[in-house]
Amino acid sequence: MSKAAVHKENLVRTAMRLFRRQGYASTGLQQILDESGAPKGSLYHYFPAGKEALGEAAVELAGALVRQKLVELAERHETPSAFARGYCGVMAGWMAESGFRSGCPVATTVLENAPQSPGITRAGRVALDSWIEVATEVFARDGLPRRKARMNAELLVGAVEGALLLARVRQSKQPILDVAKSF
Amino acid sequence: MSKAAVHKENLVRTAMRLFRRQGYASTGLQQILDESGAPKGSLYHYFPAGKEALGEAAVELAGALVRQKLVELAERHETPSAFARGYCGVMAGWMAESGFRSGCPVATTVLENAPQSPGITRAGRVALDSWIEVATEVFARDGLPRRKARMNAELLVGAVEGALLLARVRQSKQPILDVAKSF
DNA sequence: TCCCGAATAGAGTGATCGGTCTAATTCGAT
DNA sequence: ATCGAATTAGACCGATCACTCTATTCGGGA
Repeated sequence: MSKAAVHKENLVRTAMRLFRRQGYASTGLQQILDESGAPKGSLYHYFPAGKEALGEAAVELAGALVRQKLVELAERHETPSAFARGYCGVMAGWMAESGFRSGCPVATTVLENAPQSPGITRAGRVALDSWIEVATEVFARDGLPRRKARMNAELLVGAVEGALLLARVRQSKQPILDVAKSF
Repeated sequence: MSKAAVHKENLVRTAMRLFRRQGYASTGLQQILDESGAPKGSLYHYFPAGKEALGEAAVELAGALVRQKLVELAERHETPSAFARGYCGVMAGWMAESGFRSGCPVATTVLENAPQSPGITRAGRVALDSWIEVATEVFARDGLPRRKARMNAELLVGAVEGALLLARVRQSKQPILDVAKSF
């Protein structure tokens, strides 16, 4: 990989981390540049559309990372309830690790920009749908009809997103862990 | 009510509406002043702590409004599932009315500021807890033990919050309405 | 080695940010 | 009518915002 691509990747990773912790609008490009170590000239070279394109890439990356984790969990755990425990455990762990500062890598950026920014809206939809798709498979292979499996998957993913909000204000991972008990 | 108090109330209401639609950080004080019709001198008279205090007041107001609506629904609907249908119906209605632009009046502001801002974090916790409290009563009077009632209430509120995110990216109220089918 | 496009440096753009300050005005109680 | 406090007007602050632009440097294929 060329040195250039390293800078591009660092930009996206740093943006994702900062957007997650402090929101999209209140994260300045300068801070992203400083913390990523990427030169300023590169930002608009790789992302001519500017901050919005960076936000889109950050949401895409976050979506892919979470999806990858869910795929692993789906392989490791047979039953939906074990899968849900794994999912909630991972999210609760991330939340606690960050000192309850970093929530869902997708939610904040999406809530601040959907639907005004078509790119970020699309990236958020793709990300969430990809998570739901993985969860749907887990419910479906347990014997649930497709429709019901999908409903459960959406409820699970949605409930986890809501629990992340609750965990944030309560400074506790209990709300996230509790979600798993209903699946 | 004095003319002054009218300006203060307008400031909070306008802030709530704008924070909900476009986020906390990307809403400028100037825009809030313009749209509320309140004079700039008043803002720092009523909110010496500035934007953060305004955000706290906006979250408090939003929390109280939703809580009031939930109390009405709890009185009107006997069973938890009817209550859940009412809850989801109201939220889906608000979402659709706004053209899928305005989400939860609490979530966005909280995600952008918790836990950095103690005031907003506290206001968000109080708001969410008050909603959960109302829902818990509904489950409890249906015969569920207190602990189980509270778990269901947290799951319901959390799932609705997550569904609001899903609805936003999909431009559809279906995810919100679907939540009710599981309660 | 040469060369050309990709990548980088970094100053500079105007606009807007949240917040401060002082003086003028308005209001309610007496 | 008067007085003191509450409120308002609005200029002003430095900082930071996203973004642009040009000149320079760098790297890899011929």
